[in-house]
Amino acid sequence: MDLSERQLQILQAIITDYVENAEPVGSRSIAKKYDLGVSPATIRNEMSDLEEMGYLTHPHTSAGRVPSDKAYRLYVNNLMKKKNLSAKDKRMINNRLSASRDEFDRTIRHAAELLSEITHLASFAMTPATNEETISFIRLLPVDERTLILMIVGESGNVTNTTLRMNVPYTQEAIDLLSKNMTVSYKGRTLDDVLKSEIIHDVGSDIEALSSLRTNVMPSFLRTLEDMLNVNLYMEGMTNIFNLPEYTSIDRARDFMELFARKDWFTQKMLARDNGVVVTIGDENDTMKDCSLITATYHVDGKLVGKIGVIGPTRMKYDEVTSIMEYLTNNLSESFRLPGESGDGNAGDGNAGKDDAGDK
Amino acid sequence: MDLSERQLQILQAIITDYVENAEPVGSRSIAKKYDLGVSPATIRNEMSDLEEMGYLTHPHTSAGRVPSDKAYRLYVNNLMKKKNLSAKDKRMINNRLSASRDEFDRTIRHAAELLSEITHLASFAMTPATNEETISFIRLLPVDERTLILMIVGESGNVTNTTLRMNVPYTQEAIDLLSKNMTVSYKGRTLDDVLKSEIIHDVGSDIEALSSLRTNVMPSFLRTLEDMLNVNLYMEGMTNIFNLPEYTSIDRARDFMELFARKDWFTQKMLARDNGVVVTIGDENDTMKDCSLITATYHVDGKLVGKIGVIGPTRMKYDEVTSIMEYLTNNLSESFRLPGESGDGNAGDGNAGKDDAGDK
DNA sequence: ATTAGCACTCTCATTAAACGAGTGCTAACA
DNA sequence: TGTTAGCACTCGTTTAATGAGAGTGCTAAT
Repeated sequence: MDLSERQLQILQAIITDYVENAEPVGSRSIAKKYDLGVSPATIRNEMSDLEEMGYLTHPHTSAGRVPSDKAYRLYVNNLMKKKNLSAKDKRMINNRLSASRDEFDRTIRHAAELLSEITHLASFAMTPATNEETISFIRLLPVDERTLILMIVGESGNVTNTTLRMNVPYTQEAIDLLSKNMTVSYKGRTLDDVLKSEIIHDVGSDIEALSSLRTNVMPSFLRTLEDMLNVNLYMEGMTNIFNLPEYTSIDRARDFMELFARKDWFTQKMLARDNGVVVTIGDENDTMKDCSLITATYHVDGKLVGKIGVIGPTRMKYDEVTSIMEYLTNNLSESFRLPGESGDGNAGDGNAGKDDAGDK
Repeated sequence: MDLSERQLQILQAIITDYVENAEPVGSRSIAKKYDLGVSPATIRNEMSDLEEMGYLTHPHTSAGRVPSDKAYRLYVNNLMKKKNLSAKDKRMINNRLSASRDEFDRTIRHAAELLSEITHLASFAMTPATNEETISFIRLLPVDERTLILMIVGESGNVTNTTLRMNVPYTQEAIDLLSKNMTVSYKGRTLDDVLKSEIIHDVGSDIEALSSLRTNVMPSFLRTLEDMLNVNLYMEGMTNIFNLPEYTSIDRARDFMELFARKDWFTQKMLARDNGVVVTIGDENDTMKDCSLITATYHVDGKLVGKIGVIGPTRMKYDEVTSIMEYLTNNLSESFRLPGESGDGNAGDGNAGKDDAGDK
């Protein structure tokens, strides 16, 4: 039950027109604007068939046709062609990203900004998931007689720290020893692994002071590990959607905004998506069934994987958006590539990127 | 030109009614609901006078009266009485805050959540400004042969770090020396002070390796200081406003949401406000002229000052909201008080300041 | 000074009519 | 047999008119 060449042309025309104007498109305007060499009547017949096959819908009898999710899916899979970015957009992306190349999180945020500025849609970008991150070392640093800093450093330069206040004073020797001790225990293990394993039992009955210190530190250690696992999520251009005709109803707009108020939930959803450029359209989403969602992944040192994405109505310029995202993720991955060829990299909460000092 | 007792009663009644129902209130309903012992006609006369004095406005000839900003101001300054929180709200606040007492940023976020949940308005909370924070020490830690971590620790346990990648290898001696060196230079000085001072010149011509290392590190040091100055801003309940009748127009809603999209700008605005509970109503704000804004401050160790706030329409339960905020900030300040003389109970619980690495 | 009474104003909801875009069908045509 | 012109029909949208309702502002009586 394949579509004829002409049907594809008509479908494409309808999609193009509808994406542009957000209004049901009629046979007459198709015939006029797109030079298909057939009359409106013929187009009407084809449209009727396309509707029967589920590619078009009809808001009401005397309205034009609107593409269905199925039509967009066909378009994305088979019809659309890769777009070249305008020189202006390319320049903008290059400039903005290179300006902050050495500050990892800022670069990610800039990526989100760029995405929403260029697409005029809502966008997000998240730092890489660190499940696979392995611990490099653990360090305790004294602040004052009761306060110390717990610091966990990952192999890729990820750092997370917590300031903790002890209820009894500690000695420099004790914290040095505990630092070493913990580093030996956990070095090379992934965060996930450490978090899941039973930690309590390995409280060796070493020196008395050390054991008490360890008891104080352990809960914070676990929480700090959890912190380290959290990805940062940057959202931009949420208010762009107010300019779209599909969100002039306050209810739709509210629903949309509420999605993003639930940051943790949203983060989990996005992390669960496949790598690469992924498009989900309307009903294909389990929430946001009237939206389309496009995500793409960038790499850090070829290892860690972070996501960027765009959310908008199903009526969306899929060709442009996917092309932009592809360009952007390539650029990001390039930025985050290790300068040399050495194995490990640099990512996460701290700043990262290529040689920091090198580019002033 | 003082208001008579009766005029005050009527004004209060109008405010109460309008805040409740969001509809212009007429003389008849005032006479009915509030037992003032006078007829609608009398009330009408008084209303007319109140309008002339600028306390009421008239959407159109045949509509009831609406309180003006001036009326709300009078109400806030003279009329309203402190409200007692419900036991339920108190319990909620106590529970939620104590659950995370040892994680500073999370507590702040919880405060924002509580505020929006209880008031059903948009709220925010921000970590204390650290302009006055003084540097305790600076530390460089090795990750691998090209990567190291720069860490700045404030006297109050504030920590910020940056991962930096060097373009030439460093030696352990060099980074130890530089750490000490920098600590000596900057210890005890405020972040602001250090940032403003000319730093470059004090690159001593010490050992060759050290000088080169320092050259590499300095730019990151400054950026890290800037990071450290940034306050974290948590916003909650932005979508609550969609439920209010004043924001059923998409344009109003958009304007509202756009305010909060500009986080940096918003943060600056809020930091500039006075300490204590501050209410600004409608026109008293230079932006958001149709909103009221209530901010309050909490203390950390009696020193640092952070802000929380609520944003909503001028039609707002000022008495309740200010009471809630007072309760909440007292509770927060209490939470963040130094343990002082009593070591607190639980092992490991006792983190007073905690700071995520990464920018803002 | 207060109040009852009443005309007047303005908004909002309802209804009806005219409009127009676009379809679906039929019959003619190449 | 596929294509096209023609035309009746449908249905949402716009415009205008109407009436109800709420509330004021004024006047005159108390």
